[in-house]
Amino acid sequence: MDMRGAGHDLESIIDQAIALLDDIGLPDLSMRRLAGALGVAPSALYWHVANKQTLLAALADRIVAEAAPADGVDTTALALRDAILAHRDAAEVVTSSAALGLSSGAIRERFHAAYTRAGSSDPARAAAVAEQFLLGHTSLVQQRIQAATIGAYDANPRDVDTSTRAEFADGIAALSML
Amino acid sequence: MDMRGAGHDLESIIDQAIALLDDIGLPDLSMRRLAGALGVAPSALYWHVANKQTLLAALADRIVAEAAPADGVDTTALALRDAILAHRDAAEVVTSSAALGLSSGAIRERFHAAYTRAGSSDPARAAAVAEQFLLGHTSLVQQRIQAATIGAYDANPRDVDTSTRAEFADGIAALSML
DNA sequence: ACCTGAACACCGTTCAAGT
DNA sequence: ACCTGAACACCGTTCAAGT
Repeated sequence: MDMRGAGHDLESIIDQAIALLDDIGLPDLSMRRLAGALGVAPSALYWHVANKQTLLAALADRIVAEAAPADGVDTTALALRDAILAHRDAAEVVTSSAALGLSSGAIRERFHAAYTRAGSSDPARAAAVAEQFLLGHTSLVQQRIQAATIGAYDANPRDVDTSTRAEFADGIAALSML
Repeated sequence: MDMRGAGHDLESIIDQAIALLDDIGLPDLSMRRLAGALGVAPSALYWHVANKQTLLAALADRIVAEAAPADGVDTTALALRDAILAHRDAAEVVTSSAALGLSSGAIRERFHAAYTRAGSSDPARAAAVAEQFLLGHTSLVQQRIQAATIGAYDANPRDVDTSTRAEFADGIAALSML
């Protein structure tokens, strides 16, 4: 009945890492803390993963993969926004991994497909621009949420999300013409 | 003639920190390394600065303040982009500090003024959107530059900048109508 | 006013050795 | 195949004590 140290594959490590991310946030998410939550020695993680950056890239891919499928540029953008805002500090995780070649590029692919369907004349460029706006937006929203939970900023952290959603939609509408 | 440990004010610490940032990058910029470069014990820094995050926010303000003045939305955006891309890992420094209440908000103020001059109907919202795009863009550009210097990506790191400048101008042009 | 020295509670990562 | 134990080379930060 003792399962400590047994049967951990990469997927279960990612599961636990995301759960821990939501609980304690990125600054406190250490390899040692994650190993502790898995009931394993820190060094055990390095059998499954090359290093911390690679692991974070895997988290980023999983988080982005959870975004609902969508057809239009605007609905794609909102789905990706929702997926990122669903996990604590996810914007920073995704941004840090995005252009290091470590993450899969799923964000750009989704935007590329949406812009192609919309008849864009340069879907690759449009997708790059949309990705940049999405990541900048979610980064600032999530930092405002965090500031609000500490009590530094707005009254209610729960509706920083909704109050910035319209702002985001405005930006995407402007960029939809690319 | 021995000046070690003497006469450091906050400004000279920021100077040295930015020089060190350009040399070794953000991941290696530790308080201990900075103290070493200043010829001082690590603990000495804490007389001048509350903590590392506060110091990084001061770096962000200094970097943004170096942007050339500009009137239009597009010229303002390009000036801010140039200022950020002028220092290694500056996008991450600025983004991390931006909405934590630690940085001064100079980016938003500059965009706000530019959009007001341009006759925007909601300059505050437009400025927020433009800031988000600027930060997302510079983050991805700088990570691509870094990836290129490691040799992972493009052939020439020096013109990742120029090749993405047109992309940026496209996005800003679309957002200029806000 | 400004700095040192020493300590506290941590990190990521490697690697021999175990089973 | 998968994990432990111990080590290496670091972190940010605090705080008494010095000058």
